[in-house]
Amino acid sequence: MNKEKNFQGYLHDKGLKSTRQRDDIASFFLQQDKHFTVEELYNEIKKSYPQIGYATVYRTLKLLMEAGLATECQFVDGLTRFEPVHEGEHHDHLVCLKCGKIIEFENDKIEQLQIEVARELDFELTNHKCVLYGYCNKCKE
Amino acid sequence: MNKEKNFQGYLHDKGLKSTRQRDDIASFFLQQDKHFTVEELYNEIKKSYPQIGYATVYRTLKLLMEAGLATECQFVDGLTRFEPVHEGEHHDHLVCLKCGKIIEFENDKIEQLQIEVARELDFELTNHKCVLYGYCNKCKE
DNA sequence: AGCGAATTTGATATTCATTATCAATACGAG
DNA sequence: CTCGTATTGATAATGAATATCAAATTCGCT
Repeated sequence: MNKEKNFQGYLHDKGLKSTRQRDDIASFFLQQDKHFTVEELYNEIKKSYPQIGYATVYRTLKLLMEAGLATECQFVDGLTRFEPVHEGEHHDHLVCLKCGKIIEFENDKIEQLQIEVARELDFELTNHKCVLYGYCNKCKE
Repeated sequence: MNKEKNFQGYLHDKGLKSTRQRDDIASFFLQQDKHFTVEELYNEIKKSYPQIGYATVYRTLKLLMEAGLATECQFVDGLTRFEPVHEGEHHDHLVCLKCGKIIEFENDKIEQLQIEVARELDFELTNHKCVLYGYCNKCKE
């Protein structure tokens, strides 16, 4: 698992320690392919490490973000969701306002245009978030 | 002011009342051309109506959203910002991660591509948000 | 113009996600 | 193995947003 190695490397470089809790959270989270609320992740980790505390989940997610291995998204409910970053890939989201379903999509042309916009406005772009809201095929009745 | 009329119309259609507070908030807010946090708006309204309460500002913003005259944006700090919707126009945001500056931009090609993406995935699109993060010309050193 | 039912206001309490605190514990360099 | 330091987890604290409720305001109606 390359990404887990990255995380270990990040910890080491920063003089931080590798712990059972961090390793469990990272190895589970980084293998996933979807978003998690903190609560969802907490419940998953509890299965392999029942003593885990909420604070540790929050803290580890923050570390994963700093290491560039996780991103944060805010959709329609107030909840913050986290998802693992998969190398070289970037996707955006389509959110159904009725059923809450979240679909991912990738569009290189949009990515490219965003880079151009940033260059025109003299910004050094680091990342972006693009969310489309609407009604999915089932909910648009 | 067309939009203020729209707001009056919205209130009336819903059987809601027009009040000094709502009118003050709407007429100030809808004439602006930038985002406001609730606190910023509260402080502005206080100038013309010192007795205004926070709850009323929250409630009126919610009404303006329902009426389609305001949108909500979440950038980098945890704060929710609101901005007036100007007819026919849509813009997205570029946020400097260092100084927090927020620049607006408009790009029809991106808009167009988003519509296509939604159509391909069989979504009925209502709106979208696109935020680019990076460093502005001053902060990229 | 004024009445009265119904809505609105604003002060305050409450909720809920996230962060801070801190004593006890675990890590890992030497 | 030891010891200094980082980490954990239970809990308290924070802060934005919402709910509550008595008092005030609005507006259709006479």
